[in-house]
Amino acid sequence: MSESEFCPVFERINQVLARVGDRWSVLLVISMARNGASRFNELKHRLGISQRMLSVTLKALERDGLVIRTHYPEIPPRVEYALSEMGLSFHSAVDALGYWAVDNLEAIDLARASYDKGLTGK
Amino acid sequence: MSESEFCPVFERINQVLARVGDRWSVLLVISMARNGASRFNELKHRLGISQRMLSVTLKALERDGLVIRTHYPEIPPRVEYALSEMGLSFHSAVDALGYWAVDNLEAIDLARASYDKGLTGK
DNA sequence: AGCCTCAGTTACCGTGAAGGAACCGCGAGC
DNA sequence: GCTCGCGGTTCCTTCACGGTAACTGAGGCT
Repeated sequence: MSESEFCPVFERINQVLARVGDRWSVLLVISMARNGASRFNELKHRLGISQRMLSVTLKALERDGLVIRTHYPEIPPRVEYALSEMGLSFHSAVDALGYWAVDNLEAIDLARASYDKGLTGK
Repeated sequence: MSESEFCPVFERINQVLARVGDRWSVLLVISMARNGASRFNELKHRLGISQRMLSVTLKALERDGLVIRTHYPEIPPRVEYALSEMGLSFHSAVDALGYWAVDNLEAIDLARASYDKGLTGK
């Protein structure tokens, strides 16, 4: 129904999150920021992402101006992906999330365990 | 296949994002951070989310220890959802993303438009 | 008695996104 | 001539996300 009309802020955040807020985009940006320009298969193996999703996600990120694709017409073909200016700024926002994730995974697991324990006798 | 074993950091980030990285969780956290403790229907109308998704998402967030559910055994029943300590810290990470989103939505649209223009004759 | 509110839960169903696998071109090497 | 590696694309299948709608339950209003 999308009656968030009366809350336009959420609508906008929603829009952007729908674009660059998915798991793979975030991971790709983090990965490229940490490892610099990367090749296709390098990313693929680093993240454990399927070719298809990698291809799709990279194209979307390139389209949105977050990554820059450089194709070297060599044999065998080599393609490098790097973060653009905007990609880097996105990374600074996203990195906080990455660190938070690493810092809090354990706490989340604990919270889950204790929550589930409280329901075992359900 | 998940061969990200040799990159455990990404695996962990991945895990956390898979848990709390979905659109509704993020929006709920932002909403609760801005409006404080909120009631069920309040959130529902604010975000334009269906009861089911709201219920499911809130339960997941509660399970992960990000929100605290307080049930007042009144008539009519009143339930308030508030961010926990961890929820607040998650919010600070996510908020950066939100601000980036608002700031860069336009730039993304521009990048998209020019990218698409370059392919029109495809 | 019947219906309303609030806060859900459950059943059902459609859509679309994610993954697997096969194929493509291109040259190198066996 | 066949196959391999790289960087994809295409097709197919599956499954989980998300929405609708109906039911619950305890009490209050009329």
